[in-house]
Amino acid sequence: MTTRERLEEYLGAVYRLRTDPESPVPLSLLGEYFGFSPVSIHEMVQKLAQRGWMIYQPYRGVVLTESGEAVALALLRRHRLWERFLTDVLQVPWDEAHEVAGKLEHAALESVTERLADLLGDPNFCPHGEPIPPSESTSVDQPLERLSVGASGRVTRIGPESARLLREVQDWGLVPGSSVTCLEHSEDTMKVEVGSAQVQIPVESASAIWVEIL
Amino acid sequence: MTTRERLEEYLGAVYRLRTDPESPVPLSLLGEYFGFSPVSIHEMVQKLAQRGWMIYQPYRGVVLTESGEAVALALLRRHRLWERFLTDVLQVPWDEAHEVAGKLEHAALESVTERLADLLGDPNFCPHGEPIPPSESTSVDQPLERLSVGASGRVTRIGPESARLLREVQDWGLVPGSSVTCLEHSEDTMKVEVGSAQVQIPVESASAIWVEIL
DNA sequence: GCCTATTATAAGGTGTACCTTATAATTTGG
DNA sequence: CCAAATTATAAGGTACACCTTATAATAGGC
Repeated sequence: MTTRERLEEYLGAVYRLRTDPESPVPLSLLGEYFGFSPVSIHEMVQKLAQRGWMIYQPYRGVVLTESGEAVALALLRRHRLWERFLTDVLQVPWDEAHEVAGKLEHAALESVTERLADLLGDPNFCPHGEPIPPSESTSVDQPLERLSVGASGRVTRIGPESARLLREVQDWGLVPGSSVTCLEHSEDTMKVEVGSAQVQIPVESASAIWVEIL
Repeated sequence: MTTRERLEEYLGAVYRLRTDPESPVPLSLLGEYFGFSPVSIHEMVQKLAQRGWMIYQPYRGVVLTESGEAVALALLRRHRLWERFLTDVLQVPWDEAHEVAGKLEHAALESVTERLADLLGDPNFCPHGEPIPPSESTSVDQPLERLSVGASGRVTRIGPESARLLREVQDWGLVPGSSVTCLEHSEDTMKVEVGSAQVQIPVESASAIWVEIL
């Protein structure tokens, strides 16, 4: 699993484990879910919180932020769409479908998944009757990091801020309001076009630059 | 990417890069293909060779063994079937289809892919006209490691041998001719049923125990 | 309010696939 | 056949997500 996939899995887990969106999910629950040690869970939760996808309340647990929620919903949508495809079209048995969907959900981009939704007639429920979240076309801003190759966005804000990051953002011309297009996207870096310039920026920075996807 | 996926990628690369099955593919070519350093390629090739999937001829390159070939062909089949699905059914553009198929090919088990082949009417060519290898139902033996959960096989041979491994194989009752069923399969270990006994064996060992898949 | 159980955090370790730098072996071209 | 280019190998490093062990902080029950 790649780093991004792991992070997404954590968001998905929080989504599944929580009883209501307000009350925090204890880290111990996450530990049980994944079968990982408390220390590992703690480490990962720190990273997730740092990226602005969840808020960590010590001794309480974690709650998803608005954008963390959006990521989790998109993941869930992909998962359940693949589940439906596997059971309805390929006639793969239930349990196997769930397992395979767990891998497919990470493999296909948003655009592919939406075509899949079309094919399936935009279903509202997965094979087990659980709802499929709607496509997040009306969603709020997202980290620049999540821009897929060829996609464009408009910078909305920088956060969490750091002196270094704000300096970088100036240099790159990625100030709020500016438009940006993703040219390349690798594990830890992405090349984007800002105006007529091309800049290479680390994914770490890109996760703190928020864009409205156009 | 998981370890297994990486190994498969290397097999696929050798398959794609070679001009004919006999002449070795130079490591430098593999380095170019992946964009990795010669040292890294060398390391990985050693692992692949150790697992019996390719033969490494110093200063010449690598050639696939029979079982390495089988793995590469299966991978290629999965890749091209997904490509067809993406272009034919979901109407994803060519180049994007290739990219996405590169991820899907690792996500779906053999059984799912064969259902996909059914759906597509068992196509013989991928969207670019390249042939889709037939399903390897008539293939030779494979490492026990490749047995998916629930699948059974008959042990054909042990190789490459080591004193330790042969001792282990005796203990486990995994001598040639015996039947084995995969119960669980994690990253580095698998639980199998041999006769009425259940044993936990490291994947490293399972990669040197060859089975005919039943 | 204190004791216990839970939770947090610090410190250090593992395996994997990559990296660089440096040196040694082999092949190949003139 | 020898020098130059290629290829191999040794040594050590990085990032990542996990681990264990040990200690510190907090919460909750009595």
